[in-house]
Amino acid sequence: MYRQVRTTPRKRPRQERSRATVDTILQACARVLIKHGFDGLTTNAVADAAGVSIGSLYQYFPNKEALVAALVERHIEERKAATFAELARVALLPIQDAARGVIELTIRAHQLEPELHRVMIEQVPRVGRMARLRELDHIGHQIVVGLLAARRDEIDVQDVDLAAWILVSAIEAIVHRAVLFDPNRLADPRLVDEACLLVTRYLGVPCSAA
Amino acid sequence: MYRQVRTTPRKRPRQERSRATVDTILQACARVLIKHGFDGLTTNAVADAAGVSIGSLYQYFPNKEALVAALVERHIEERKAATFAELARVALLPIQDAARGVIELTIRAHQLEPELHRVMIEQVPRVGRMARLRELDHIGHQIVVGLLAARRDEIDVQDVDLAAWILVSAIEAIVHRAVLFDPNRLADPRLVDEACLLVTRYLGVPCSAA
DNA sequence: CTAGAATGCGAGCGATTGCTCACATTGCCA
DNA sequence: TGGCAATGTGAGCAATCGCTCGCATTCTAG
Repeated sequence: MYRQVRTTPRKRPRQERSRATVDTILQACARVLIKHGFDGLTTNAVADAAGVSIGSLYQYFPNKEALVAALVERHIEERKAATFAELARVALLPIQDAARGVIELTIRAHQLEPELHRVMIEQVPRVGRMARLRELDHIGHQIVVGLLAARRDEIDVQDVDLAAWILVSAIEAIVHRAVLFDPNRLADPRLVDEACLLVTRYLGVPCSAA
Repeated sequence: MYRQVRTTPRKRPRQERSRATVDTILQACARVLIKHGFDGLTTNAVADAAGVSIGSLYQYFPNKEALVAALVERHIEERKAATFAELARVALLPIQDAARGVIELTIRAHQLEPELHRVMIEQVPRVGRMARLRELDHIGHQIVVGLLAARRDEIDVQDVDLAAWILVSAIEAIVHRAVLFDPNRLADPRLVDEACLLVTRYLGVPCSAA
């Protein structure tokens, strides 16, 4: 469907010097991406912004797609780590608190550099990283399945797998839309309350009518 | 942020002949878009596929963005009409049935030419039509507010506006993800059941535990 | 019938830009 | 200290592609 090109690194930096170069390039890439979008981003502009030569850039990234893909990949890894840590933390909390913890984490994750986040989300399909994003969702889904399964006696669900999928989809989307398109709604603390309510009522958690 | 160019039509077709040309061009544009994505789409390719000259294309579309924007606009209008019709239809049904109706409509809307739909969603921000899409969401949101407000006595919500926003976000996302990424989950009729359950339980509709 | 408007045509211009390559510099190790 | 590998440089090539413009064809109104 899309023209797919190699997006794996060309060569791995070995000395400290080159690792710094790669890092500088990626940071510059983020800045340029925010300012001009993927279309407005030129490899020459990134090299300029990073203060390195265009040749150096191509030492480590075989093409423009790979450059942006590296940025996306890094972002995915960061979110993955943060998400899993939080999911582990809330594993033993009461369901209400667990739900709130996950929701608030999701918000924080989205709020960190929202502009960069938005551009990257938009560009994910173009650099062939949609599969990686879905993988993230998939693992998150599995963990929620675990959380729910461990509390089957507290909740009222027929199919834990399906319920987890529904919840992950809904929460992700609510946070996503609030952060990207409705900042003022996000400022209202009742949004989180309502999202928690959605979760607890759907799960049939007893005292959730409060 | 992005380079924004004029995306309004260059001239309106007056004779039947040219209206057919415009239509042919848009159809070809859809085909090329599905096959090659926005990046792989060239105006020359669209003209070729449509069997018209590149010059004719530029008679009616000032640039590439406007061409794709016209397609997106048309798609938005179609969905708008269908959505409103359905929302009006279910306005008087019991809440469970109304929820199911809206969910099933959303699925049908997404399933119609899913490949084209996916590409257009991905390209919406790049042709400056994000605002139009959000407008669609906004109106949908308002209608759901109306639906909920008319049944305040049947449901248990504090803030109708907020509840409507939560529901629209969740349902849209669930359908979206199912259609685009999880076709096999979509094939399972329990998905719709669960989505309905999410709505009714969240709204505190009495006999929803069935 | 005819004039002028509407529509259709497509070679190719102009500008952009991804990327290469020949060469310079720096760091590591024996 | 010498030599090789790693790293850094940037002018400019090659290819793409959006778009124009001069002209041909078709339609319509009087």
